[in-house]
Amino acid sequence: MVNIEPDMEIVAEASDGAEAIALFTKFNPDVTLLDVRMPAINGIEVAAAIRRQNETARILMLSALNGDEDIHKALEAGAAGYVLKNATEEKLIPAIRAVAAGQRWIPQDVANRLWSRRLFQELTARELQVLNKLIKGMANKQIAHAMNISENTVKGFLKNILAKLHVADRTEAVAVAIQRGLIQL
Amino acid sequence: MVNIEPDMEIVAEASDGAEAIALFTKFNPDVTLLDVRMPAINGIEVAAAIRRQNETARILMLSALNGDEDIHKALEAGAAGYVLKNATEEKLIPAIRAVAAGQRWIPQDVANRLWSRRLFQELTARELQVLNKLIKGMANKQIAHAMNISENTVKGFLKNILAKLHVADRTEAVAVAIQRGLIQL
DNA sequence: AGCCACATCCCTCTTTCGGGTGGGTATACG
DNA sequence: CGTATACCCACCCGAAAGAGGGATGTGGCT
Repeated sequence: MVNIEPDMEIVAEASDGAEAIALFTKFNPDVTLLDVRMPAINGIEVAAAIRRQNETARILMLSALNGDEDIHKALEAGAAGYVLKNATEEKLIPAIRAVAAGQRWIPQDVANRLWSRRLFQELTARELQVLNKLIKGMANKQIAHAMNISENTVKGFLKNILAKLHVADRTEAVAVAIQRGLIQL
Repeated sequence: MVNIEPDMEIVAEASDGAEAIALFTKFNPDVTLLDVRMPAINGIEVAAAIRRQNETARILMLSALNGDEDIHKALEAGAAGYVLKNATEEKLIPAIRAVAAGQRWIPQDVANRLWSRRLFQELTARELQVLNKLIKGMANKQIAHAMNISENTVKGFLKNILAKLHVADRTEAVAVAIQRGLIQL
């Protein structure tokens, strides 16, 4: 698809994160196309690693997921653009061009997702751990046991989670967390 | 991608379900490639409609989701094969060939998903409705009000849901339902 | 006609949830 | 040094959830 364009050329392809970083170092391409979800090292970490190596690297993120968490993390890691995988080729090529020209490329739908994020606060590490137990259907008592803390503490974290996600109960918290990409199924 | 193959040719492309059915009728292609998730009429209904028209139609389903519900529904609707969208082109072409030859094409990972399904019972229409309220974080009382039934009845349905999904509580039910593609977010 | 799945409702009982309010430590930032 | 934040714990309380039991009516299939 890309090679068809007269002014574009694929210089390398990687099948996992480590390879992507290595190939970037070797070829130093004008634009790096990364998939967010990859085995072992995910696209976000790869993007961060590449940017550490080269501050001016132009990275375009590609993802099937549209949860705001991934989008935010990708942009924070230094990606210049973010395109959803359901986009047709017509939408990908201009995105590559824009990123190559040093511009940002954030489609409207992606921008909307990001905007909806402004209301939310970040969850702390412990809160995320609790959230991950929540989606397994674990009761507070079980979570307390699994994390080696008291049930009261679990309740404390849960209260914070409910407040930060703006939801009424644990069930809704799980639904929202999955939708936003806060946790992986 | 397909047109590159010497023995393949794209005879038509549709951007929604209704168009897909119309174009199938017009061109009667050897193989029909369908995306499960489409606006208005989804791929599964399209597949069923096409098979009603032509019992021998060869349909290959393409989907980004790997929940067992979609897979099962697609195959039941008469699709001969099911390929996940994260598959590379190397995997798509042989799938098309297999389906064109009248064979079934179900990749290992898809087959695994289907196999894991054997343990579960189908949810009834009412149970699915309750499940859809559940993921919104609604309490039993609210669900009862929304469905115009008593809270006891809601509890009855909920009990069935928990049993059929093999989960301990409503929170886990939501997580499992989302994972399996039983409900759309 | 008999059976079965489904939907609907009722009751009791125990556990769990989630809100409220209080306190303690450690660490990091200015 | 004060302040903020994350982390940890405690007690109380009312509401909700979920497990247990059972009951009724309807419609479809045989």
